[in-house]
Amino acid sequence: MTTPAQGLHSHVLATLGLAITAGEYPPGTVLRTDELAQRFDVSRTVVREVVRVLESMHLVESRRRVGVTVLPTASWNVYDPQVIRWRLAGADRPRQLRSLTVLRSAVEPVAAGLAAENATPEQCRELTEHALGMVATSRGRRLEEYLVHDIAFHRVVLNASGNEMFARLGDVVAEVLTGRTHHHVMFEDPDPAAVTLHVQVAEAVRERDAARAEELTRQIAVGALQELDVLAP
Amino acid sequence: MTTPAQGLHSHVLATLGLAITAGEYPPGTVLRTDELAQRFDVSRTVVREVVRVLESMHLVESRRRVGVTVLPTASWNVYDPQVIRWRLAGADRPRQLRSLTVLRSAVEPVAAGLAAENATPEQCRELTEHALGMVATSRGRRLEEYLVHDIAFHRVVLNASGNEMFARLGDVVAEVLTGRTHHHVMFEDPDPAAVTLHVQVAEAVRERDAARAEELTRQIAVGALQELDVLAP
DNA sequence: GGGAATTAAAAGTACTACTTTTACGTCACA
DNA sequence: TGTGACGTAAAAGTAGTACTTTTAATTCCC
Repeated sequence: MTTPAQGLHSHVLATLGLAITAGEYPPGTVLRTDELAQRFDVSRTVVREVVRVLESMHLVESRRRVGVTVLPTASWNVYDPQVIRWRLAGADRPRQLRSLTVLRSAVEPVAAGLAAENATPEQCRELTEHALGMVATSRGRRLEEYLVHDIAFHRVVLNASGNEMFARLGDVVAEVLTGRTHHHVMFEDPDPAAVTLHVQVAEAVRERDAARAEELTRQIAVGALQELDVLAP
Repeated sequence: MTTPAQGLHSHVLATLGLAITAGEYPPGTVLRTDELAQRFDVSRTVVREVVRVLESMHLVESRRRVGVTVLPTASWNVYDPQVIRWRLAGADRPRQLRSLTVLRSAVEPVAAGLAAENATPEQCRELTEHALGMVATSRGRRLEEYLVHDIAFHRVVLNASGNEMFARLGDVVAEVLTGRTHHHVMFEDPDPAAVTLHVQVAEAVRERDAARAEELTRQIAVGALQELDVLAP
């Protein structure tokens, strides 16, 4: 139904995970493993493995004599890329997009500052390359190409920061940018001001100007937030 | 050996997860499920469930005809609280503590700013209470009590920010503070300057002064980073 | 009416048999 | 000698069954 998937496990996991994160089962809902096995037409073995994974994401809790209980949103591992993807695919994408964008606005400026201090020449080169790529594709309905450069740019910044936790947010940023592009304004061209800012960040990093890189990235973030305010409830 | 644990699954998971995050199995190491079953003296069923969870954390990858391969650090879900706990318990605690503290320094100031805008009266009260608690326990070898207030304080700030992603970092902050306290300087009293700053943050939030709350929290973060620089390689 | 004993429901565990994928080695052919 | 088709076996994946353990809920006794 949702994903063909190779392997029963993946299929059941994707379906259940999506359903839970979409709020189809309100917190407190109790599922039984045999029931699930029957519903998905797989063995209890498969269901149990899926439940264990869901449990490790704190989406559900499994207790003897009770069953598998759906947990409230507050306990979910919302940093799990899988969970993020499910939620962005589901109903509360707007809320999720906003939370993540605020997170970005906190993290990316600091990451850019560190990148200015730690970026390798190679990373500087990549940064410039992608910034120019953004310029080149910022007009004429080339949003898909633009998106690729945008994602790559931010990923390089996060990696260049030298901080592992920042680096691992690359996937999150990618999901946010992709979701944003594929959701609203696919037809319009990106904000020219933002494009310029990216070029300037690349410059600042190349010139090892941490304060400037941080400030410019902060401006990008503010812009993204404002854009979201305009286009979302 | 590590945890008695209730349930074979938890035990095997804890042992294996800890071993992998500790680097006992270099990336590329291949484990076989039957072998693991034998080693832990449990059924393959249990091992498979554990592997599935480990796989969802991107610590390992399971492929047919090959086995269970340990993945490089770069692909681990480093935001998974479980993974964080394992890593903090292991060998590279210093590195980990630094990464997490940098993350905090990026996130918490922004969270504090938002908290000043969104905190409920109840949350303001709690904030003040814990800040005063920190003051009260900041002298006379009462580090354990101090820690409780410190953790609670930061948790309230993160929750009060109203941002879900920030809120979920409460556990991470708790782990960092706990690790920090239980590692170095158990015997010394906390930095008085930091204590004062916490009181002031509570004040700023209560007075809805977002800019001040943000700035003060930034100072706390800077202090924490400096402290780490002094006490760690 | 409250607390102890009983029951049964559901997850947890084990084991066994079978299927599916796929790395690797073999062999034929160019 | 190199290259591609092919076969084989190793390991994970799946299924099903039987049994154990925990524990919520009911019953029953005082």
